[in-house]
Amino acid sequence: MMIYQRPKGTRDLFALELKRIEAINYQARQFFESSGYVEIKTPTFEFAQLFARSIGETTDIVEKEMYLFEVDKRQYVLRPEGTASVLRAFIENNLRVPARFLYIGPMFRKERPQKGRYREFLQIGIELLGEGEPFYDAEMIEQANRFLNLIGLNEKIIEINSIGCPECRRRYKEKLLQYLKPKIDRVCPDCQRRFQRNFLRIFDCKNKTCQIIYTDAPKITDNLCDQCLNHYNQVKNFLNAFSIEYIENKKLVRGLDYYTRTVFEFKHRGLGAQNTILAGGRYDLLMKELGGKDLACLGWAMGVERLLLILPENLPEIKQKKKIFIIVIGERFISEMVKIRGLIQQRDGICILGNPSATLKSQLKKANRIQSDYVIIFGEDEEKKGVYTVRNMETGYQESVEIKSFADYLNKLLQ
RNA sequence: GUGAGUGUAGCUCAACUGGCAGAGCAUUGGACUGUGGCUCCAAUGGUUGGGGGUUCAAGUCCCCUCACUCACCCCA
Repeated sequence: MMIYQRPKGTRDLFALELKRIEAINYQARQFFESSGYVEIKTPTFEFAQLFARSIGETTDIVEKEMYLFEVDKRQYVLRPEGTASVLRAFIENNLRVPARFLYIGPMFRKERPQKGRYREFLQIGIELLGEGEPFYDAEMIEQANRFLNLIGLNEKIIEINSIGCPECRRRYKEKLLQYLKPKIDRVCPDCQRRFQRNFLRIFDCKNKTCQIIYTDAPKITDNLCDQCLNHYNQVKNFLNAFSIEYIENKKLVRGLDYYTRTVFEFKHRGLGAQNTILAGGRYDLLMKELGGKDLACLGWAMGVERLLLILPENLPEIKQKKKIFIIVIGERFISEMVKIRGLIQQRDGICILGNPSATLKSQLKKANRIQSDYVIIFGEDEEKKGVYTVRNMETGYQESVEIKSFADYLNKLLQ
């Protein structure tokens, strides 16, 4: 029956939903620009190799979730995340540190859609390049927390962890292996696969028996090298200094390979299975990995759709414009109609024209159906008296306004 | 990629063990010729997602397929 339909996991956005997205984006710009971040717009597609290199060849994103396409024998991909592009742009344009970037835009991952998860989805993220001190880990989290409070999201759970550096992880992996060896038959097949590919992610498993086994397993957090441990402890101290309430989750890990040391997630109840609204961490090795200088960096991203699922429907920033319907009776009044419309549009009102050949009744009916706030009527009677008739469609109150004082009248009406 | 649930008019949903496809809302017209909403009357609207099978007979039972939703995987 339906010939054309949108691709799975994409959405058509209309009136209120678009307004809500715009409201969030606007707030993000205001807030983060006031904290020294500058907006950056990178392309929505990049060379595929950029993400393979940064996110990790063996991650699910790179292995099966990328929208790949080839043009002129070159491999491209619709970006699955924002960080790699920002670093690429920073390196390519030879910018200076420390640098703070804000990005806003769509990302693409070929996953099965679910509540709060789409194939084309919107992210707002910030990146702080060239700051390695633990103070900035805490500041990033504090910024995220304050922004979410600002847009009305007070109930949230902040979880943090440290996944150390490659050196910590190498030693820890051996220790974990010792513990798991005798039990490896009892964990689920997914976990056996995970252990081979990205062993930290076994802790993400939701299988009951797996979780019981992992509860007593050694944790990366308890096996950090001195520097990483010191860094982590300082992050926690600074978070306390910022009065941020957080939970240490020793099982918290990340799905992207480039993270080091601090990782964190902001979660919310009542979002269903996809309950993470914001996530990020430190990625001190990525800049060098992508061919830049050896600079410590950190950042996070939040999912706009997930935010909108839990925020109230009418965000305070959305102001409704007045909708005014113009009725003239007879085609000879079209020039008058155009004049009125110009006055309304100059004053930022919404103006919709009725069909001049139709009856007053049918035009009013249409004005009502599209939920006009006011109707302006001009016909023979008004022409004789030199007035416009203005009808309030909610109350039904109607008044005559002198044509020469109409502009002033509109100023008040649309203020 | 795996599993479960759902698909009937533009929308929200009915139709007992297989037996004439229905209601409310919306739309259009009229009651009502420069005054919308309310009320009343009437009309329009369907390949029951698509294909195949069983049956005298399928919206209903069986198989396949497509779409949506939720969950797994994974992630914002």
